Amino acid sequence: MKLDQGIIKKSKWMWENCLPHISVDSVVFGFHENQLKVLLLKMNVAKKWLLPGGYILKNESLQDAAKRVLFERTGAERVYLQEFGVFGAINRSEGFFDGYEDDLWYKQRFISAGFYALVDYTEVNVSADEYSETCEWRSIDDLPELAMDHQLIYTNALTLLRQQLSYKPIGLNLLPEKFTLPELQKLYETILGKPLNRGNFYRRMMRFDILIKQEDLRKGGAHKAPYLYSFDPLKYHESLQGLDW
Amino acid sequence: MKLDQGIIKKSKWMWENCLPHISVDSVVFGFHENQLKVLLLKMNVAKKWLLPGGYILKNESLQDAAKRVLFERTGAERVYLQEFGVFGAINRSEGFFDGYEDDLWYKQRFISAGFYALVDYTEVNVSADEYSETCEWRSIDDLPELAMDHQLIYTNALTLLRQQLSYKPIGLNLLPEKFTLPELQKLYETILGKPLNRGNFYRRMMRFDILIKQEDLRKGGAHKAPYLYSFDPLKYHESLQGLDW
DNA sequence: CCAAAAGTGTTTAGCCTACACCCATGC
DNA sequence: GCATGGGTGTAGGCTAAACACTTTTGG
Repeated sequence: MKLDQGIIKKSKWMWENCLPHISVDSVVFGFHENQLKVLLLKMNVAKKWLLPGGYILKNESLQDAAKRVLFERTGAERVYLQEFGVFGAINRSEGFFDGYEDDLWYKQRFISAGFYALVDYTEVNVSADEYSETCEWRSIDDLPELAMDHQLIYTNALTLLRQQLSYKPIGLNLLPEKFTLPELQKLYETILGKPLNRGNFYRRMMRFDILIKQEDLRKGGAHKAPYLYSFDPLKYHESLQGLDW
Repeated sequence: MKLDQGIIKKSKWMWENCLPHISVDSVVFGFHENQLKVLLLKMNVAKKWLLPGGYILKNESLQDAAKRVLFERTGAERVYLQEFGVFGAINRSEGFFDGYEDDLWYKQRFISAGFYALVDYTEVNVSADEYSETCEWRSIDDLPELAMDHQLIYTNALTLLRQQLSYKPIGLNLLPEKFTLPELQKLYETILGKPLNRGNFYRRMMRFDILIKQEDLRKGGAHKAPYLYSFDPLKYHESLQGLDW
């Protein structure tokens, strides 16, 4: 393996500015063309797929670190971000960066906090960094194999997302500002992986009482133009608070 | 404040053997005399109450660290242990150990993984360590104020315990090997803080299908001797698996 | 007119609660 | 006999699922 001088230089910066042994990995969900997507990186050194992640600055909270890392990667600020588990097995990152010196930042043992994030696909401009040849959205129906324990992290995040769907409102961060009810229903169906009854779905959303019907319609379709809705941010967040902690 | 040479010596050992910046804090629940109890320490330096916690050895997984710390403190091995959240605010431990040098292990910034534990009260022998003047069970109805963010950690753990009670079997690790149905019901009532209907409780437990009726009875009471039960470990753990991750 | 969207009504099944009744048993 | 424990029956209420019917409307 050819050693990358850029990595070695960056390594020094990391040791000075970040907390050692702790990392953050995020499972970033987006919704586009009726598919649930996850943001993935392909490392240019190891040629393996990974979740986007990063490290914690010495004067930065864990939550802020997750937010910053996500912003650096996507430019998105209007995100839902929640910590959902710590991954602390000893051999998590075994075998990576084998050719490098032992004092390379990335060769440390890391304990990683897993975050799951919901972002508006249309608001995101993905950008690879110097270690990754690509950063791209992948449909969850067509995921490549993930390296290290990232497969596990991803699975846990998806499970949690599906669980939360049944008792929390989901959507504010996954959809553009205005959307139609059929679009919202498609989102739910995609996440759950099964069709939902339209009438019941309509009533359920109305019961949440978090939607505001807009004046305008989504024109241009072949048939009746559906109403546009937006979320009522206040009621939406109330609804998020009330349920669990 | 008088500086403690023992702490300074121990600090050196910590730097050599533990992962910096990462800690583990456990909310340890026990059940005794119809009260739900939590294990607390009172620090002899700061005279403040804290949850029992510890650090991660360099060649130890996070989960193992939590298990070890708990064992060192209680001697209990038959425990239920689950990570439930990371606490990573910047000023979590502000003000502690103010009189000491900045390179004191304990003065670092720590990001802490919160574990909640269920243990059999009768199996536990609590032991204070060199930093705590007492280590004792406190009823959750009579908790002292906890220092740092330990109040928050405790509250989150209790909330989770109450939630899990409704869809997971709870009890294997909180009760002695053999117990009666009224005792199990009391445990549930204590955790939830409200009385439950006996007949419905009976049916619910039977529906879980995780109890084994013993031959013998709990003799000695004033009235009819109740049956003793034990958990079927296989079915108990199946039941734990199936539901969420 | 057709197909999608919007809104509402109804039936059914399942579940949890509350309550009540039975029997057994130790003192 | 009386208080506790063990076990079962049942009526009411709530919710979710399934299905159906109506009206509106863009092209």
